[in-house]
Amino acid sequence: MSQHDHILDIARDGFAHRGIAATTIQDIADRAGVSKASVLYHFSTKDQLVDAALEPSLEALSELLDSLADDPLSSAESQRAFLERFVDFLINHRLAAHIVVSHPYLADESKSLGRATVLMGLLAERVSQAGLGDFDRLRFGVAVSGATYALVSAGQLGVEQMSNDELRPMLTEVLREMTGLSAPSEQVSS
Amino acid sequence: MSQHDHILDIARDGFAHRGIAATTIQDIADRAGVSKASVLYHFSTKDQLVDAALEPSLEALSELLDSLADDPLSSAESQRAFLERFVDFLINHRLAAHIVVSHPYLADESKSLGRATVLMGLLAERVSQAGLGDFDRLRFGVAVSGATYALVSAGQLGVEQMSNDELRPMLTEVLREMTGLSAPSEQVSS
DNA sequence: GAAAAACCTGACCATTTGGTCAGTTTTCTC
DNA sequence: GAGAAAACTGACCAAATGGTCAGGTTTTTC
Repeated sequence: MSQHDHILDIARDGFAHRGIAATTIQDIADRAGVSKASVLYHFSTKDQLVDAALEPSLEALSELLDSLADDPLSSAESQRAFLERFVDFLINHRLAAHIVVSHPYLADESKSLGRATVLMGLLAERVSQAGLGDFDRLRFGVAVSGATYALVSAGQLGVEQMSNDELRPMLTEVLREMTGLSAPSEQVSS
Repeated sequence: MSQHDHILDIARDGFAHRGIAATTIQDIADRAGVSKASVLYHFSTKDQLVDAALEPSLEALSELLDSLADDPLSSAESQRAFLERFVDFLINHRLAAHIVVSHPYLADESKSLGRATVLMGLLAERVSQAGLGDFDRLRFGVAVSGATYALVSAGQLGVEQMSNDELRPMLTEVLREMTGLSAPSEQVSS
């Protein structure tokens, strides 16, 4: 792996587990075994480091949204397919997802966090097909924040890290319940 | 309200919404309309400010735990009663609860956050009566983190702040589902 | 109304923060 | 192996951080 990506990984991990403010460039440099100036050679500011850490995940989320553009999620089958993709997204992009969820107050100070907030809003809208109301958005927020917390901080709960295959069914079930979508191989609700 | 408590309220709000690291003593002083030195007169260090902000909530949580000591939560009625008390705790102590949940990495650097982590662990143990396994602890963590997020950051989701009376039934339902407890006036599960 | 206690503050301090820069080393390219 | 590009670094900087302190004001107590 390139040094560039190595630094990025360490930064992302810090931002997710300790928060952006508490993760200093010096911390990242120390953990990566390079100087602070070297980190700033690859990423000219801390903001840009945050942007770079989130970028691939925002791209993936954006694609997920695009593929949903002309799908009203009205059939149980399309709901099932979407839920599967969304769970995969959360599992594969857990750190970025948690960074976004846990830093809502930075939405209008950071380019990428702002974009992330917009994307999450759009996604929540799509998911709450019928209602579109406050309650649905809220419920979606709870589900996603709880899920990213579980994915990132399981170790802090005195729980060993679970494998992706153990996590997937649990996540799917949680999101199914909380979003009102149909689960894979479950009956169609409503 | 005393200046002491006024500062405490502002600090708690900052810690919950922006995180402990991103909430500086200067910030708190500005919002309270006093000097930084004045904040440090009331609370000699930032750590002590965190402790003071969490203390009443830890006390309440501790009491909740004590009252649970010799109740195995085996009857639907006692589960119902516990859930009601716990939901009230989350609603009344939402900011402190969110501070605890969102700063797990400070558990062994802060007296009060350490104590909070222990208390939450004990509570999770009690709630996962049967299982006691990793999965139950994890599930409990998801439910609580999702709930505190909803209580604190509803505004960030593009949702107007809900009243306690609107929140209570939703929270109760979420926690009931995710902890396997019986809800008030619901059928007994298992 | 005097003494004591509580409260508040500006000036100051050491350390850490994000960031710059000139210069060195390493790696790639032909 | 020369030259260029990329990677890296220590020294440095201004600003912000948590915290101290000596002295001033307000409030309480008798």
